[in-house]
Amino acid sequence: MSVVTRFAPSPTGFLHIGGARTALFSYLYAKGRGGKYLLRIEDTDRERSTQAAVDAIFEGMAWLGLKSDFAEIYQTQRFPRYAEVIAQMLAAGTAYHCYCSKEELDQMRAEQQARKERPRYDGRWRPEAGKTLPPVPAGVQPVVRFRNPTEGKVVLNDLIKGEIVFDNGELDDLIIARGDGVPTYNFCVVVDDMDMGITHVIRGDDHVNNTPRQINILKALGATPPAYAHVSMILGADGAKLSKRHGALGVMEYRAMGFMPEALLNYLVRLGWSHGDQELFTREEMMAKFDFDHVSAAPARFDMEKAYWVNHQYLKTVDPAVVVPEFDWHLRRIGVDPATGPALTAVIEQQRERCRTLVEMAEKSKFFYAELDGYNEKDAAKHLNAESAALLAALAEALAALPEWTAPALHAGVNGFAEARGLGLGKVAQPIRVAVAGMAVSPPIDQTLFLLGRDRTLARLKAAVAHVQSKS
RNA sequence: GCUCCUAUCGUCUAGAGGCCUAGGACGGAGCCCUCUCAAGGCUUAAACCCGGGUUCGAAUCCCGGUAGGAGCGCCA
Repeated sequence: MSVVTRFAPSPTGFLHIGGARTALFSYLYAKGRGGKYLLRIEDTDRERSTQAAVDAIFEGMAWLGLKSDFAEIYQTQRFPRYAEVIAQMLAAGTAYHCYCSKEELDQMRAEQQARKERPRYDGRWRPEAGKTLPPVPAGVQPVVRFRNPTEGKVVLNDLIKGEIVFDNGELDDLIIARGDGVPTYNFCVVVDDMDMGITHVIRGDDHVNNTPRQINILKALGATPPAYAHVSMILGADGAKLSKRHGALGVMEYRAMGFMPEALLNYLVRLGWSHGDQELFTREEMMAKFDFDHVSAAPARFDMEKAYWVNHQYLKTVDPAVVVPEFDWHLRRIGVDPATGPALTAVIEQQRERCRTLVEMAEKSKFFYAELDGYNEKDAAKHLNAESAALLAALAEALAALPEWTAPALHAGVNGFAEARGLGLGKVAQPIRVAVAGMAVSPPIDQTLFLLGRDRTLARLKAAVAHVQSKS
């Protein structure tokens, strides 16, 4: 049987990193087995669902490259189907109407909690042989409840957590349709997973306790339950739960921080999953090797340092052309027009060794494209003085005389210049850096000057000399 | 309160009873290399939650603690 998995977020907030990992696991598991993966928007809560959140989900998924094999599915478009199934269950006696008001239910819960009991529906409207139901109150729109078995156990063979046994006696009759007829989550999920032929339900482990109920509904519907894999959640660096007000970030914020999508995926897949000692995976390797045997059941903390490291490794080894679109995006973001300087691939090649993120790369490469907006104060104080200004003035002349503007020619030129004066290369290179880049950090000096170009280099050397003179 | 889950270096993890003097990676420390920053190379510190069993032998199996977490909605 071919594998079909799904990622089913509710559009009530942004797509956070835990959701992205769940989506990734679902995607990899299906794709690695020649199966299908689909995206389903669980928007039955009309109050809290927003279009902005839906957009954020699509945007995040697109950026990460986790493409659904089907058109997007919205639960709100499937109401007729849900109504049909509810009617069937009512007719079959596996569901029934309950006329309790919300107030009544609240009171029931409060009393149970006061008695230190687990809050649960007491079954007062549940039809039983020989039982007399209360009189139907006037003007109350009943909810529909699932008639959960009271005997026996539900055994869940979770792919990650192993066997989990639930006693049916612990479960109560959950509401599957509200008073206004709108079906509820646990019910919609079951119908959808059944209709869409989902073979593996991969989701956050906050759903473990819902699973026995869902299995019972599935069985009542005569369907075979899928396999389940409950993924533990991702914690913040301090071990606390990630939430909006505590460090949780939307997927697109990781883009803004300078991550490459593939690198983020690589970090995420290793968070909780392992394949021996391997740390770095291409997308194809992830697909081929991902499996639930090696997914940890314990929650994992998000370690930004390691995420940066993975990003750096990726930046260093991937074809620079792959980085270009993201790098372009980051440059424009800080007001740099990439058309005004050297080819991005060439810059990426020179910078990637020293940049963990694309934010860093953009910042450190800005000077290739935009005019200098002053010198770094510390660096200028250290490297730009009367002595080095004289050096720079002489060097400008020497470089202007070079027959060609290539990295090897510049290398020879600068080295020869230093040697002729009995100076170490550092004595010369550092002032040049500050003069042309505005700071004492840049790629090797020959590469820096080559990429900067002849005109800009000479102009900046002269400007630095003028700068020193103006200060004295 | 009840139900369920989890527990190896600071962090992510390897580990399926002897291969464990517990391995790798990030991060840390030190050294080397070096035109800056990096990168790279080498070295190093650092962990099996506690207590009982089972066994010739336990990080690995069982039980009990402890500590974290999730769930108990006409939310998803």
